[in-house]
Amino acid sequence: MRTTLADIARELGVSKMTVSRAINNHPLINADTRERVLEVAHRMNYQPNQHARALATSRSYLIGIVVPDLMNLYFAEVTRAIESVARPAGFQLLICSTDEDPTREIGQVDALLHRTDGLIISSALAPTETKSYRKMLEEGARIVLVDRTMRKLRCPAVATDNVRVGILATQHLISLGHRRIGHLCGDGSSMSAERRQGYERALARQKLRIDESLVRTCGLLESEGYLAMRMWLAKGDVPEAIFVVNDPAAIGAMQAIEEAGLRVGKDVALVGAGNIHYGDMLRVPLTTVSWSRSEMGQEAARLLIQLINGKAQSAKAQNIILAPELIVRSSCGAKSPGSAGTGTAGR
Amino acid sequence: MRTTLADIARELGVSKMTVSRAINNHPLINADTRERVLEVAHRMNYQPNQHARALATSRSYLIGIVVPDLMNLYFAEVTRAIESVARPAGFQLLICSTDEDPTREIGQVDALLHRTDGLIISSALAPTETKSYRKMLEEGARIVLVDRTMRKLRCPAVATDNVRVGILATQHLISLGHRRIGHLCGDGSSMSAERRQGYERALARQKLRIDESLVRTCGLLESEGYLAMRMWLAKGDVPEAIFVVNDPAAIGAMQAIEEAGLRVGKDVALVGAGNIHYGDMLRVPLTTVSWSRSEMGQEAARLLIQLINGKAQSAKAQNIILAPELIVRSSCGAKSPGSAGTGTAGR
DNA sequence: CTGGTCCTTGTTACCGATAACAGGATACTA
DNA sequence: TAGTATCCTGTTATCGGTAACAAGGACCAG
Repeated sequence: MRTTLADIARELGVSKMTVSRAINNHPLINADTRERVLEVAHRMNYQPNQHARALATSRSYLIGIVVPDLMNLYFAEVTRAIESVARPAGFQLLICSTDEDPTREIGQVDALLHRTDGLIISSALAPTETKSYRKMLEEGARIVLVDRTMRKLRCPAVATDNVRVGILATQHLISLGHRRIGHLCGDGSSMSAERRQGYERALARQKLRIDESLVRTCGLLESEGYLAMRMWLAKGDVPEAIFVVNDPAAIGAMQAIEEAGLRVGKDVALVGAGNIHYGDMLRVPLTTVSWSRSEMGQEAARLLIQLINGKAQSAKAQNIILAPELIVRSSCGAKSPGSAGTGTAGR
Repeated sequence: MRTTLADIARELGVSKMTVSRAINNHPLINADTRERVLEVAHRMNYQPNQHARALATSRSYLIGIVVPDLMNLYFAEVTRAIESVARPAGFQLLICSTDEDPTREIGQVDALLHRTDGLIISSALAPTETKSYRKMLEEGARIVLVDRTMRKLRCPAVATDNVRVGILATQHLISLGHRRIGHLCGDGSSMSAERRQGYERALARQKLRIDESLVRTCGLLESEGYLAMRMWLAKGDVPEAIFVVNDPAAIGAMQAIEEAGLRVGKDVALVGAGNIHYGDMLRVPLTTVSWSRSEMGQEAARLLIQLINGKAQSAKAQNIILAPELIVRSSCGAKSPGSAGTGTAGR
């Protein structure tokens, strides 16, 4: 059986409470006593029982993370950034992937909420589906949204300016001389809607007609981008330039285009979003819109830890928007600025 | 405050125990009573307190996963496979990344061991460093090793035949006519050592001289492969063909080779191992050795769940070896079998 | 009518920690 | 020397469940 507080107490002839205080560095304890206790605890290889501690204090020192897709390196980066803040603060991570499935997401969140101190969620839900989250928040759930936010929800959040992401990508394609510009749109998430909004706004600014038939819904997974593009190619009438909602879907689309015998960047210009790892090393390096994943994860972790520690923040400080920037590579047909792409050396 | 068993019991005028039995589908309970309890539990939105349950039963229904690098999609795939088995069995995953740091690994494992029902570990430790794990196993820790095993440890494990991985890769380079074949070797893990052994064995079979100066240690991360290759290039005397211990390091090496103005597959032939996602979509598609990541994860999860449930297995069944196979793409200089690489359609 | 079995429910104690309060010892002050 | 402040330690109850045992009632056989 594992060593418990009681074992150490017996060994030393003191009370459990004294041992507990020594272990937790409580101020009300004699320095000598603490030394003695710690020495014995170490000798007996004492490891506190986290479940008992959690039960008594209702603090688990666990942070739950719910992401739509762990195979998307974008989220792997965000997760790693969260970890870099959470671990030094004494938290461990409970990670779940929903595979972009809203039903699974609700289930996961429900299960995690009660065994963690708080959640960081990148939601696959439609922005209208705020009901369940609203209820949880009312009941005191500690949640921070990351990457995909829900405007109607009063909840701390870290994201990029997705409208601007759409504008940057589309504007770039326009500036390259393209006029017939398509969009592979994501699912029902707010992020997808905003990027589409950016796409339309960029077209409108240049007085280009918005053609509904040039917008097709694909989803956010690589496989979905592949399928959507394949169908589009089969139907014909594929535009000369396409802004794809995110990098994985863009890479899927790339695949479909190449399989159809067309050349990405020549026959079809592509721009993605997210700047995922490997995007610069692909057969055709992917032009994309980028923002900091590490900042995103770190800020989210900080916000959540503040929430957990009960340090209230001004509402403004609880909504962090990261600025996006365009990264030009060759999938858009622009001349690539260097042979090796952008900003990849030394990684 | 959250609903507890006691709340429901009070509401219904029964004892906590009856409620507990109803919730857990205990056989010793009247069907009507159970219905009534469940109805009220549902109405009051009861969610059992996992910490209390874990404390009372010493079962947490958590599985800990320790991987060396979450940015390596190889481990993301393994993790997803573990999840596909663990979730239906009622377990949630606590995931940690060690970034190939042995000290961090020990710390993580120590912390996880006591808050989970068991661990699945892909260790960054040297195969000689079995002391701490041996001790944990003696104390009854439930551990399954995955991908990187430690032969001297009597512990269930799932891995591939790493000697054969090295043989397949090196043999292929030999069969392409190369005679001066180098090896970028991993760190001190058993996996690295075995792949190197395979490399040497393949050379020996063809009566090729084993030249120590053609073997350089790099590590297992992409950044390490990049650095090692850059240093090798700076020193000069880079061989015409190199087997790199794994795909991320190979991709890093690729990067360095291209930056030096050389062509991968023409000036330097590369073979990696692991068949990571995107390997087929790179500027120069990566020749590699592959085995099933999903099988690996699923088997590991099954073994661990059996351990947790106390179902002893024969020692033989507890050591699963997956067969590796060569996947030829163009980084080795062989003519690629098709324009789109191998087995990527429809993903 | 008594005693035993079966089925269901309740009682008590405990898992391993912590919070809140009580109390003993020592030292300092008036 | 009594009073009180300070510092440290112990006692008791509690967190929310579950295991083990006790016990009440219905039913049946002898």
